Amino acid sequence: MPRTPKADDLYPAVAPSGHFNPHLADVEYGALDGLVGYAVRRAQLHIYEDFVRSLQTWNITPPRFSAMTVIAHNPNLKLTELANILGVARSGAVLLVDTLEDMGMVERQPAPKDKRAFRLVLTAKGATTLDEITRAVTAHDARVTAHLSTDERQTLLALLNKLASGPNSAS
Amino acid sequence: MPRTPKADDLYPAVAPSGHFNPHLADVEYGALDGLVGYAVRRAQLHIYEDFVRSLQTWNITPPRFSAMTVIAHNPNLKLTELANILGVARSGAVLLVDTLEDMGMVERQPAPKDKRAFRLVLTAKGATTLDEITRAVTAHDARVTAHLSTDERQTLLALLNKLASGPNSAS
DNA sequence: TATTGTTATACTCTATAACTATA
DNA sequence: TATAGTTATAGAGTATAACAATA
Repeated sequence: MPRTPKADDLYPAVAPSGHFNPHLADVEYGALDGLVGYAVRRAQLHIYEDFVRSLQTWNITPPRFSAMTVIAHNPNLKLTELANILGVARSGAVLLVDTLEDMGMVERQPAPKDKRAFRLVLTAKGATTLDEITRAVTAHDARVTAHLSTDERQTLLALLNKLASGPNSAS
Repeated sequence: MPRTPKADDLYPAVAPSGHFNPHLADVEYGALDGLVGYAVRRAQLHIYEDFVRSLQTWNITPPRFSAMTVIAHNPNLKLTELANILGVARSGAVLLVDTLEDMGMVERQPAPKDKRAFRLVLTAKGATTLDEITRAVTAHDARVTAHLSTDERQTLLALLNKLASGPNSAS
């Protein structure tokens, strides 16, 4: 059981705190302007803001959405596997699943052959909600990239994936 | 004065926690694969890991590097201005400057006409160190993008900047 | 012995809000 | 009254480490 219930309030876990302009006129950014890393960070802040605003009705943050999506498409994951996929510590996955279970989205089912482990599955409500929020997230993603052309968006996606997958270019 | 000294230890403020593979085989990522937002997040995790590792000798995190760079290129900033540029709350800027002052990188100098305010400047040590870490950061950035061609890197940078600047395409 | 899930604990980051001293 | 900096406080997020049950 989680120490404190977190799913009850409707407020998002991250404060919006007004809009952040990533590049002000009259300000010199020096070496920052040439760094892919800083550009990625700027882009992330820009997108994250809109994500939280767009999903606050459901109290869904990016990690929660990722977890639900991964659980939906890879049923019967163990908690440790989920942690590895999401790149968080096991303890972090426990808290994430606690929250999603409190929200009625995910269930821990006993694993058939291993009495230590659980199989993670979406509830019916979780599946329905995931459909809704996937549409909301897709709309949000389209909105924050609306000023890019279709080609530009595709190119950006491909380059980001190539960047993140590192030197081992097999994705 | 800061409540707890943070600049003394050599450990980075963020735990590396091993390598995170953003895209495992045998795992279905569902809608996540088509989202620019998730691709940006993946890329950011990938880059952030290497940044912290590359700069741990100096105990410099991305926010600290950004702050030092902005202060260097825009001398005599007030604390509130720095906060606006970096997109953090004033109290966050205070803590950031506290840390950099503890490290001997930044100085608060009295503002000439306003007894409430300070002018932020780099110390001599700060300027020297910034040269070093700018080289280290540039090398780090080149390394994590080394598997992209020069053209791809330029395109990615341009698209990210366009993305982050939003519909108001004037940068 | 190793692994699964859990809990305890701590630390970073960042926000809001109240406070002070100036303006 | 408003602003600059500061401080107090709180909360999310995530890490490490120890633990019980099971393999």
